[in-house]
Order: sequence, then C-alpha cells, then structure tokens
Amino acid sequence: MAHWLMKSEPDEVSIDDVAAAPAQTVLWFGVRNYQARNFMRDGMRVGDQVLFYHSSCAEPGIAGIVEVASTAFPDPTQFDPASPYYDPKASAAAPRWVSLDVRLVRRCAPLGLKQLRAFPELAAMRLLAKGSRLSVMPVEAAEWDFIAARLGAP
DNA sequence: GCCAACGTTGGC
DNA sequence: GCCAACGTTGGC
Repeated sequence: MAHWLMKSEPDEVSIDDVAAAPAQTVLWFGVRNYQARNFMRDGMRVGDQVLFYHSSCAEPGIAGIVEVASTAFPDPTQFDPASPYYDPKASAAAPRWVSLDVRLVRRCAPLGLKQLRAFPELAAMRLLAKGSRLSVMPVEAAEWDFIAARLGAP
C-alpha cells in the first residue's frame, strides 16, 4: 500500500467538508498538473492512505488522513464550460484530467507547515522541498510513519 | 498584495 | 527543440 499527500484549499474542500459528506466521501477534482494527474491515474489504488493538507490558508498544514476510495476516472469538471476547471482541449473521447473518490479516515489536530519543517526527520520530504507546488505527491513510508505517530486527536 | 519558483505556451 | 513570456501556486 502506497502513501500520498494531497493539498486542498479549505475554502474549497476542507477536512470538515469530507467528514460532513455522504459516506464521508468526496470527489477529488480540479487537478490540472500532469505530474499530479499521473500520480492519481497510475499510482493511486483503492485503500492507499493520504495525508490531507490544507494549503493557501491561515494555517497551512496536515488536517487529517483520508483514503483512496476509487481508481481514477475522467474528471467531470473538465467537460463543464461553467466550471473554473473547464478544459476546452479535453473531450469525452480524449479526456485529459482525472478524478477519484477519497474517504475520511480521521481528522487530526492540525500539524502545521512550520512544525513539519522543524523535524530533521522530514527534511527530505517532497512537500518541504524549495519551490514545491505539486498538489498530489507520494510520501515515503518512513515519513508517513513518523508523521502518523505525531498526529493528535482533533 | 508580494514574490519566488515552477509549468505551460507559442513563436521561431 | 529552444527559450522568452506568461500564468499559477502558495507561503508570507
């Protein structure tokens, strides 16, 4: 089983939104970066565990754990001209972008970006690399174990 | 709002 | 295939 990290702006979809969703499951949509898409399409499998990261907000950091609940399928927003994620170059016959479902595993006490940076054990984490902007990325097993052991109750 | 870093686009 | 221009991300 692989481990991942996904960024979401809490103004759009927060960990609380996942918790409040039917079956505590939400559609992960709007990824428009090829590297992130490839991780979703080629790497993510049902049951994989995912750190849910809040970005572009007052307190960026890890907010909980979700799990992959479906394999990838075409992201419906790419076909919707009314959506901000509309991609005129995508078609039903040749979709470009994928979505998948994620389900809540648990919320946690926020583990902030500043705290993450303070752990020497996490110095090599992709999330913390200079200029890292990927919204979907793998997490090494050792990094996962280290972080999971430090997630408090919400 | 600023700005560094990065990805994408498009002219050549 | 190069690379400048542009757009986006995301922390601060």
